[in-house]
Amino acid sequence: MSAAEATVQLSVRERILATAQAVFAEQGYAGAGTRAIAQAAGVNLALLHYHFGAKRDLFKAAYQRGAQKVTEARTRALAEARARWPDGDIPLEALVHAFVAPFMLNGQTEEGRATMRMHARLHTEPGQLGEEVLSTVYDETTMAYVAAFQRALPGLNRETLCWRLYFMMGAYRYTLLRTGRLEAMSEGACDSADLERAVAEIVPFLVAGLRAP
Amino acid sequence: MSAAEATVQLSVRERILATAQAVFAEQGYAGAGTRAIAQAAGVNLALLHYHFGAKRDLFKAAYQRGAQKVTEARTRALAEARARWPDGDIPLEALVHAFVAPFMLNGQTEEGRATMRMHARLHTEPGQLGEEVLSTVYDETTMAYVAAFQRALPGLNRETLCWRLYFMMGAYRYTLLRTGRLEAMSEGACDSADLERAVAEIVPFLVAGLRAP
DNA sequence: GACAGGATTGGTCAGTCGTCCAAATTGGGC
DNA sequence: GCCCAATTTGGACGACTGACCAATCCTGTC
Repeated sequence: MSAAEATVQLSVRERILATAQAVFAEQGYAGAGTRAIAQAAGVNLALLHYHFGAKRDLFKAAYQRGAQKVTEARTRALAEARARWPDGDIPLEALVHAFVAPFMLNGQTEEGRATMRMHARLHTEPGQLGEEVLSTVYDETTMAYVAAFQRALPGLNRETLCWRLYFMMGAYRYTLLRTGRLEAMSEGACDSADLERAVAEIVPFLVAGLRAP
Repeated sequence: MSAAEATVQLSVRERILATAQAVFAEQGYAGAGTRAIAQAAGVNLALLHYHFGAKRDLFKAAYQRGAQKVTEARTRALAEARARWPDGDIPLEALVHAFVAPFMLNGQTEEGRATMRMHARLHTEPGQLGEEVLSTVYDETTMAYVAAFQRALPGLNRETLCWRLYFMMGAYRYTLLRTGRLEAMSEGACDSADLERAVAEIVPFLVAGLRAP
């Protein structure tokens, strides 16, 4: 390998992480073997343990790698919305779009889909693996959004608001899983891979749902 | 074969199936071992393979056992709605309730929660395990509901309808996963285990979303 | 050119996995 | 009583698992 190639290519740590993310997303924690990850990354098995320790630590690192990107994009989107409406009264539609679009457009890349897949199944993984990682990554950003939604929907009591935001999260997360159910229901007329269309469809749906009497 | 023989045979098979359902729901396909299932069922390991063949087939059988109950309940709910509004014009709210409630209220029993857990994570299982089972169990009922929703929302074009039904499925499925996100968001004010409350909250949310301009 | 010190290697460990098999047990039909 | 088939058992197989170690390689520094 030439020096130029080496600088362009990802570092070994990054390559392992990216591969681990993809394999964990596809196979799950129990289903993914360290050997499979090592082979897919073109790396010796013992190198995984050298860089990341035990398998569960590699899993945590791989998950956080993807989750952090999404959280940052979402935080950025909220900041932009606040800059555009400095009085703090962000229109509901803009708020929903800021919350949903970073996630869904992130799903346009293979790595983004891997992040969603890991996220969707995280709480079913053994041990406290899910709890540990999930809360640390998302909570701050989510709470900021909850406050912003509460301001955009002043008439809604807080409990109902939380339930509806919960439903909202389910709606877009399920979409990103690409289960094939959409294609089956529409008899091929719709394509769940068309995430721009998905955003265009889901925003009015969620806005109306949040505003329900 | 006598009736007594049949009863004994069914009992063992059922005990294995019920246990397998619980263990698969908790650990996932890759995470659950055949030995763990056999031990939990108080049964010899080889007996699993004698009755159900490979692990893969046991998983299918265990899943379908629970899924069939839910599908039947959902089909029954649609039939009842049709009987109540014989002209075919079922109110949207009743239709949403008929679609969602059987699923969510089924989660009130331990076995029902196992079914929900397996169902929600089904497409994250390896191979086409999910695809195979899911389509065979749910498709007919789902298509009947699509037609009913189309009749209840005549102004909506079919593609947008399918997208919105897709979002609807995501919303209630995610709720049944019990990820702990609702509790975190509401700072403990809401309880995602309260499925009656969940139904009461989700129905107006979905009705408004489906009716969105 | 010798010297670190991190990075990387092949190889090995005990344990678990799913699957299979031959033998033992059971219980109804004759 | 015996027979036959379905059921149940303990045990074993090879493959694979995560983890680990000592040896080797590489890359800068003095």
